[in-house]
Amino acid sequence: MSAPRTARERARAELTDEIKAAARRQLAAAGAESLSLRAISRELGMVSSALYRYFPSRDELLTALIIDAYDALGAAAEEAADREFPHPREAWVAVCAAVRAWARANPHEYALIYGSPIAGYQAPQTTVQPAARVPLVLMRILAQARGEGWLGELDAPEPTGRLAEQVDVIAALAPGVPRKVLLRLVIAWTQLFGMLSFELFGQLVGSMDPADDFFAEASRQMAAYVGIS
Amino acid sequence: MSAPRTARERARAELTDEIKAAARRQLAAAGAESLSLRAISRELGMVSSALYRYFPSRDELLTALIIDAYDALGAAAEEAADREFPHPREAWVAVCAAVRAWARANPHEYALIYGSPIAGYQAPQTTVQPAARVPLVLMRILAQARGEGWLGELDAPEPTGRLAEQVDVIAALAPGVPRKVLLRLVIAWTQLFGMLSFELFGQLVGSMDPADDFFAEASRQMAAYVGIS
DNA sequence: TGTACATCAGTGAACGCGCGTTCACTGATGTAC
DNA sequence: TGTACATCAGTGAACGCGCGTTCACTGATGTAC
Repeated sequence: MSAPRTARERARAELTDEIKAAARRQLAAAGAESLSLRAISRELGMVSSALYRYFPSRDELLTALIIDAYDALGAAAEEAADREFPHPREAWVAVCAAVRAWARANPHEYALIYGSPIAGYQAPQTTVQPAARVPLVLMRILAQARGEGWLGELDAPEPTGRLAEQVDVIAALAPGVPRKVLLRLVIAWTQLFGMLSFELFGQLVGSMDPADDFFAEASRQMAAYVGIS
Repeated sequence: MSAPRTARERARAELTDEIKAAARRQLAAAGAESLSLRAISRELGMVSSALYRYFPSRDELLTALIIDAYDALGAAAEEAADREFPHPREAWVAVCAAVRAWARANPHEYALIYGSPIAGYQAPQTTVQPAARVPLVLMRILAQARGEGWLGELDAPEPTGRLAEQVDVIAALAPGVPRKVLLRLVIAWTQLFGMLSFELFGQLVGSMDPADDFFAEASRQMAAYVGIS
């Protein structure tokens, strides 16, 4: 996206953002499933057909919201990782905390990307790269930990067969990190979002809610689990 | 629910089931958000207002579906746990596999209970007990493992402060199981459903999909993680 | 066993509301000469 | 710098469709005597 040159281009960029902002507000009120172009246009004081100048369909608007959400979450995680830490364990915990903070601040966008699939909507390829930002940050921490000698030996079996092949696909992105560490990284990644989904979707009510202490301790244990010592 | 005595009661019970079955089919086609009483009535060849003899509102129907889903999943987990195993590790892995099998066979019911909250719907207290069945099965395995001497020492910090209090609430249900084991059990519980949500909601596409080997290895590691040795 | 009455299931019309998308159009902004 | 033309944003009406819930009603099933 190049910088807008004309007044028309500037106005277009601004209105595009306003539409997305209104859509995000809608999301909070009614959920992704019932995101309504008409409601958005009403909120912006336009006629509903005008939105078609900006998004060719409801699905395209959804895609834009999904990509924005992944990007915002990814940026939050990267920013946390880019700070200075005395030990990679702290970097790991900080990234987990940043992911959680974003999720709690934007629960409906979280649900949009990590919740139930939207009926009748198929995410296009363009969402794949933004979706990979958080796992890439986690991999970077591991690769750095290894470089600085903080990666201990794991008491875990070496992946074999198809599992080894699947791990190898990832291994290309974190050179030098052992396969069994990478497998545990994937496990920890699902763990992280499993906790968040449970917290945000209400499954922890009655046990670990509020989840601050639980989440903090779990992410510390996760760092140890992936071999950061 | 007592056994139906009159023909009217029998017909009522049957139609109630048929309505729920049609609703489940609807769920698969359109998602919980847009579950439509009119579509259900159309499928059953009734007039839409007739459904109100069976469920006083759409939300009550949703609640019935949610409870049925938790119960079906809970029953699957309990059945797996009730088989004979030479070692509690196998019981643990079998329960995880049973939970996954149910989820994969009923992805839309899974999304109904573990996916995004439904906009405008508040789950009533009656869903709490059915929702607890799976975690209770996991706790029972741990308690049995401890009784049979299969629970090893964990290299993990003792929970303190509010976290300890939260763990203690659970501890009442698994007498004798150490607090740090129970904390890890909760972590493993979120892990289990984190993996399933990622698999079913498409987050593993491009890495661990198909997830059979990944899931099997992860649940084996989980058993060790909670101290079954 | 038969009758009178109460209960309940299902009908059909209506209320008041929502939606995504298309299309011919007006009027403003931008561009090339 | 001024003019002619092309591009684009936004309008308003329309199409064809959906929804949950209420209400007065008919006719069948169940119950008490």
